[in-house]
Amino acid sequence: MPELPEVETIKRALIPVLQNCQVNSAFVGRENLRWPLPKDLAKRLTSRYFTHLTRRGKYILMFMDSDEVLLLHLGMSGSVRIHQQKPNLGKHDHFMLEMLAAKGDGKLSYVVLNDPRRFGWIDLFAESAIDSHKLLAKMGPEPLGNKFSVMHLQEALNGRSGPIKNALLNQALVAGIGNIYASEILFLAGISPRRKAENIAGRRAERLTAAIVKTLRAAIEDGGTSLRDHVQPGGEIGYFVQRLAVYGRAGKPCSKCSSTIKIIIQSGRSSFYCSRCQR
DNA sequence: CGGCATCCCTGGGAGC
DNA sequence: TGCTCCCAGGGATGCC
Repeated sequence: MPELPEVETIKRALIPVLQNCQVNSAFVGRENLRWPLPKDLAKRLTSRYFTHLTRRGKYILMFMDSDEVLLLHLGMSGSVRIHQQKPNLGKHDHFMLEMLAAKGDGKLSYVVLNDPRRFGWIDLFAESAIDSHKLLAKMGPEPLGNKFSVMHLQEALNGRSGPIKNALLNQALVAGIGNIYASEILFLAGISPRRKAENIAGRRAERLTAAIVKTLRAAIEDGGTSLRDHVQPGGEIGYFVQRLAVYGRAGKPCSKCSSTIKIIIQSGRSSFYCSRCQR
């Protein structure tokens, strides 16, 4: 489910509940999600404080006063909910933090991770190991960070004979883009998802760079895209779903030229596009 | 090295 | 209503 804008939305919602707050208790519902959960996870979290939260691609990093980092990836179906009262946990609620409010008034709130398909994962590791972390080390630049530029993108696409759609999904080239936003970005840039990545240069590369930034920013503003699973941690839906120009709109008219939106399968994943507006 | 198929898992919707 | 089939927002892995 969650791509960069959804993960950013979730991170922002978690900050008031976690940052500078102490873990009163932690609940771990199962031994593993995609991979085994860290050993003694609940024990290592209990009584600790979160110092700050960041996002990297589709990961949320929660830094702790123990100089460890709690890493969360939501996979396809993961979601996070915040409750003010102790919730009854459902079948797919695998992890919960019971947090003490920063104010010191003893008020508790609850952060619950739900993940039916269990493609998500959690890790807890020393902050000093962050740069060598297996899952983070290979990741490309943040598209909303200041290291991201036309020049970088051009370089990343250089020598790639596969379609641009696949390249956008490759987290080693640019971090955080998933299947929804890849289609939306290419529509905004006027580039066909089938175009060879290495054939994107000049004006097209400029348009693509701008489209990546613009699409992701707009989606964050709207709280992400709610299709099936995604809700913001407070339960609100993400309104970017109303702005989707091509994703999920096969057979419907293109908003720019009225020709019919097409769907094709690339490396086993759907791509939506307008063959008239995108070349 | 790049590109592609396969696999992990459950639930929702379409079609019969 | 119930069954089967297909599809889903991710990404590691292994093969060519």
